[in-house]
Amino acid sequence: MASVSSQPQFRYTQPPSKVLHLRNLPWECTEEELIELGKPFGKVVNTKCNVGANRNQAFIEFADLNQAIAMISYYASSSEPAQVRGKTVYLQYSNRQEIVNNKTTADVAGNVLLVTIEGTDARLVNIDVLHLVFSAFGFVHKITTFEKTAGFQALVQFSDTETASSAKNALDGRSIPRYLLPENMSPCSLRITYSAHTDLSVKFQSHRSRDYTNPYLPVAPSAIDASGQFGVGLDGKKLEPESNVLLASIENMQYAVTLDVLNQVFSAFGPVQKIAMFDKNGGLQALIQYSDVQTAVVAKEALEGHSIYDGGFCKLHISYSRHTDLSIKINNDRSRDYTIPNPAMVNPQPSILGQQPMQMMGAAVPHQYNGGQFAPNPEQHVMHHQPPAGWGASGPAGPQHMPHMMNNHHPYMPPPGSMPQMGPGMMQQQQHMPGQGGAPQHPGSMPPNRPDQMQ
DNA sequence: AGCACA
Repeated sequence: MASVSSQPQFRYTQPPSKVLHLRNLPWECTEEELIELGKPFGKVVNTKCNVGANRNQAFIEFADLNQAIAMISYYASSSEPAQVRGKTVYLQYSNRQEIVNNKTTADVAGNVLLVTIEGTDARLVNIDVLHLVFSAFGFVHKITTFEKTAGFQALVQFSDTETASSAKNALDGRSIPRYLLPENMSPCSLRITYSAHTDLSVKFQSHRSRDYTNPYLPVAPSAIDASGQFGVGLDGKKLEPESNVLLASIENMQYAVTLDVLNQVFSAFGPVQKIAMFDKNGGLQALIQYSDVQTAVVAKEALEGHSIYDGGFCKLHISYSRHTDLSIKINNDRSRDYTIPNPAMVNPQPSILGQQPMQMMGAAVPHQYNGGQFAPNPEQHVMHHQPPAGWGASGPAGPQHMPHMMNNHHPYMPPPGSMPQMGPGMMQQQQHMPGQGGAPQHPGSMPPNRPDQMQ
């Protein structure tokens, strides 16, 4: 009697099967490539790729056993090994007689990705980081995160299957770039499949779930403290209640910052209604009033931490004011109500205007406020719909997106001439990332995102 | 470089 109990896991000779087991495949291998590989020997009726922990194994099932034998026999005596994408592929008969294609939801493409974040510190990955990473491929509609037996997981919803696929292809198996994670965090890799979901239900904006299509969605009650005034941000930081009035303090004021300069900078995001400047704690502060909260939010997001002039001069720190309507008693060089037509100028533009740095002087803001540009959803305008070269795995057919990445600048930003360090400066940072421009399959390159959005 | 499936 042959031993039934101890079937060795691997044998030098497998009994023939219509199903062939392939290993050492590149992980990008597609079913099409498997079919190409088997076609010369017969009719491939089924395939399965991305098998195994490393996703580098596959199965090919032929219509007829003789076809499988032909393929094995050919490569057994061939001087040229079977290859996929230049990689030698090892073949043998499978120990199964047919491919069971559990075409699970994970295999059928959809617009929602199921992302498993792997690593000891996986659950420390901020939802904003995920947003940033996935935004590199298109507008992210919603993200939910949750804890499952598989670990820390997220569902990431894109507009369409194509965008989701490009993100999946580029990110699956890669690690979250280190610079997006706190320094002491261990690496986190992403495992991505498709979800059966098509539209996630997000009830609240919270540290666990976000709906980027709906800025009006309430912040989760759990994220609002007892005062009801301050929400808790995604990073756990306290948030001031949003306001249509911004409080800007200016540090490192190497150049005079005039009312007109502020007006110019802040008008790039929408009409400025009023500005009031004053000295506080030895520094200059200003209140800038917009007609609506949304515009103020966009302006704050775009400008916070940035400098008016190149070189870190006149760096802006912006918070929400408790004011909602400034009382401008008089129009002068420190306060202005732009809503009043033909204001009586008590002190028409002073001569200090002439001291403005060249950058600011030379740049008339070409697109001041383009009504619809900021509504309804600010997020989509900061998105870059092409993945950067480093993440892209689109293969030779796909266009290279590098130029796109280089010449876009933040749609919210005033033109580069007026705030030079804000557009180009960020791009430079991206260029310095390791892995950029390397082989597409290497992780670690930078999504076209703004690092300063992270916190 | 060695057999999958939520």
